Amino acid sequence: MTAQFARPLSLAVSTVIFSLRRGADDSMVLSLPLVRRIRAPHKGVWALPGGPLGPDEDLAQAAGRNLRDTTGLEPRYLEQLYAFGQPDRSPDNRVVSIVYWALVGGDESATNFDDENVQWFAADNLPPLAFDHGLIVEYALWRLRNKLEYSRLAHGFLEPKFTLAQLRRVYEAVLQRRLDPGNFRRMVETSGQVVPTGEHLAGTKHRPPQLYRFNTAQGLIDPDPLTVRTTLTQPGVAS
Amino acid sequence: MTAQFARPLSLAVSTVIFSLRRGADDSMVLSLPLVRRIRAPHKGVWALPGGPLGPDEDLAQAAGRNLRDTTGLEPRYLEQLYAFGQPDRSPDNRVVSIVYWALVGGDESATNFDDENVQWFAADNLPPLAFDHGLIVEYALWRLRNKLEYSRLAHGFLEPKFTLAQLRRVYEAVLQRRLDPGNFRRMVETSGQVVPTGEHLAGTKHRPPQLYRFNTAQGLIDPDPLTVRTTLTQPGVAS
DNA sequence: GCAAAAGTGTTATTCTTACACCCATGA
DNA sequence: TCATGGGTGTAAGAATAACACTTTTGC
Repeated sequence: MTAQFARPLSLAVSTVIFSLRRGADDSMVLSLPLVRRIRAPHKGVWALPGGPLGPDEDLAQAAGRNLRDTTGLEPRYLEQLYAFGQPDRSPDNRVVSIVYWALVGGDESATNFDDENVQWFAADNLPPLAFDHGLIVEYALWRLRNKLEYSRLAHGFLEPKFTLAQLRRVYEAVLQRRLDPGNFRRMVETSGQVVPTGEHLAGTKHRPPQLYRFNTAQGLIDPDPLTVRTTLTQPGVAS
Repeated sequence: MTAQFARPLSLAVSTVIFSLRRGADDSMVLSLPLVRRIRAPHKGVWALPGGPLGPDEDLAQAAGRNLRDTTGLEPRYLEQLYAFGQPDRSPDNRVVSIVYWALVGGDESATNFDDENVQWFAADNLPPLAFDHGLIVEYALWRLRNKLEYSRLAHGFLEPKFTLAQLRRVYEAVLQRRLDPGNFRRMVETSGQVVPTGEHLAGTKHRPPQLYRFNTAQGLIDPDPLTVRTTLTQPGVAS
């Protein structure tokens, strides 16, 4: 069962990290951090953060650790995306990459990185990427948009307390289309995934909006069997 | 980047294979083939078919090859399920398994296997499984049921020409609930995924039903970016 | 004719969507 | 008072679901 060949096979874990960052005109921009490769192949080209799997590490742990190490950020959500294993995806070695995707809060991603080889990019304006990472990001974006619509994934982008307009802007930035405020309010209220706190946000130059929080009592709607297990064993991650 | 540890890491590719087999009372039973392990660990226990990744093999190719080798069956559909990598999922070595799931036609699965260590089991009545394969099958079942509802996955179970009642029975067997024949007909007709051939099935002791075929002109509804690529490069698999 | 499944029609209900309009605040 | 977004109401249209009914065959 052990894989041993002339061409050595290595296993890597990479992560597509998403955040909503404040744009020039105060809009929200879906962004992700990339690292510049400092060695061949594809030296100098931007790529997804990634690294090897530790000897006693779970795959998700490896993704989380690598995320923290290279970006200094803490994931609010972490989910496996796909395993990529085309024989020719790396020119030299045979590399199978198990790719995760993650969400981090907008505040944590506000500052830039110390390392000039790590940088934020807008999701709709990426540089050319190394290996098959362009396809990987494309797939991660598709998954993010799909999953947002039938799960309460958006809390990964927000603070514990938020207004419904903030939540709506998360949806609009990710899905890249305007949503009717009234209908959005009803949609999210009837879903039961959100609870009003009674508090109101002051200081706006209009009617003070109510603050909401996510309903921790209610789980996901129709969670898959893997999510059920992981949330029971390690709450907080992979909700 | 190469993973080299005291405890050797091996990469395996396994597959959950689904088929609809004829049950005792002529009903359709969702079934899957399992192989009995002939060595430790878990010697004698039933497990998913699987094996190592070949040096120049794509992950999906490895899954398909292994499927043909151990069961003699040809996959009609093949999709990656998940990568499992818990450090303790195998008692001895560290094994990361990239698991695929597949559909094979009911006719191909009609006969039993020559090898007594390969056997069909009903999906809702499985024996205890080795490693974490029980969880894997549970997840594969969840994916199959979910995906059936928004894709034309059912053709993996059927012949090129079929009646709408046969198609409905596929749905009923997989989803494990009765569907209204009239509503089902309209649902599937308006979806445009199916085309009437004009031919009729004779020999029934009631009104002869029309034969349909799947609409090859129309692609999947909202296919993910990976599926788009694979269907363009190798049509037939992973539709 | 009778049974059985094919195939069609009809209606109630729920979900979605568009959009009008009132409310509460700062300037 | 006005501008601005918060928040509510409403009604048309689409999708869903339950079920009655007609059609065409074999026996």
